[in-house]
Amino acid sequence: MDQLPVRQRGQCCQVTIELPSEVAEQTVEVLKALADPTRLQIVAALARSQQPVCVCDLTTAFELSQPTISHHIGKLKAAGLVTSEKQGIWVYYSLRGDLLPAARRLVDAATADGAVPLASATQTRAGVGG
Amino acid sequence: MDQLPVRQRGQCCQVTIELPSEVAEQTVEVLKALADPTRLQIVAALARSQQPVCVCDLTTAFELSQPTISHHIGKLKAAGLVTSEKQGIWVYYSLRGDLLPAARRLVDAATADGAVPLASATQTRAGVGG
DNA sequence: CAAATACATTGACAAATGTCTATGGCTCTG
DNA sequence: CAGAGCCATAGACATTTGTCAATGTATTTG
Repeated sequence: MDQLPVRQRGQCCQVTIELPSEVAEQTVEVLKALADPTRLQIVAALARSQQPVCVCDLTTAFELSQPTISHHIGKLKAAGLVTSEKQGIWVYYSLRGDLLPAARRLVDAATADGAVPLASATQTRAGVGG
Repeated sequence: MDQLPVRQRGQCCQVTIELPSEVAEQTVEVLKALADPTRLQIVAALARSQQPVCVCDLTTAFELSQPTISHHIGKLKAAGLVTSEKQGIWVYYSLRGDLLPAARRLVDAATADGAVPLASATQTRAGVGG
């Protein structure tokens, strides 16, 4: 960190691209699915809940329109994070139990709550009330 | 998973929002920073590299214009994931060493390569060569 | 000071995204 | 079968995002 590389003007080093593009694409797919407050909360709720959850529950919880919730769940489903189970007029959603370890780790890391806030306490922010 | 909740028509259960909105916002900020192939590769490269990396290296590695790389790095910096160190005409970037555990876990999970691919081997895909 | 190099910033633009309203499909109840 | 409830889909629209060309700033070299 303190030892900076020695450089010459007009010449750059080689940086190796670490992740196979296929792996990167797949990872980005999951990250994008999680990178929305509503979807992150949905995933967190599904991860916590022992019982599957239907769309109407989420609609009331998030104060968003039903199509919007459906849209979000559709994205989570497309990313392979959730699975659905229809019963009568309800469709119950739950976190996929057969998530591959890499995806599972991402979900765990993204929904881990009590552990530690992301922002350090030293970074005081004014006006976060809503 | 097999025991679906009992419901009445016209009445929904309560789904508790798990994450404090502030935590969710912060997490989403990091997720969005990682949810781009180029930025994910940059972070992976920085995580692997012992030596700080300058913009020109990344520009040559990703075949993107220099302003685009600067733009991506700016996002990573805004998300608090990378830090910069200027020396002469070069600006060296590295992964922040003081990442909070939650952010660190996200970065680790997103850049973990060799471990396991996200897609199971059963999902064969045609035409991934590039 | 003038030229060259590395990086940041600005402005522009197409594509993707999040949201809503309106509508359609499916299932249960009378 | 008709109505009602739950969910998905389609279309519209404003915002965000990723990218580039052009330009500005800072630093080294001559």
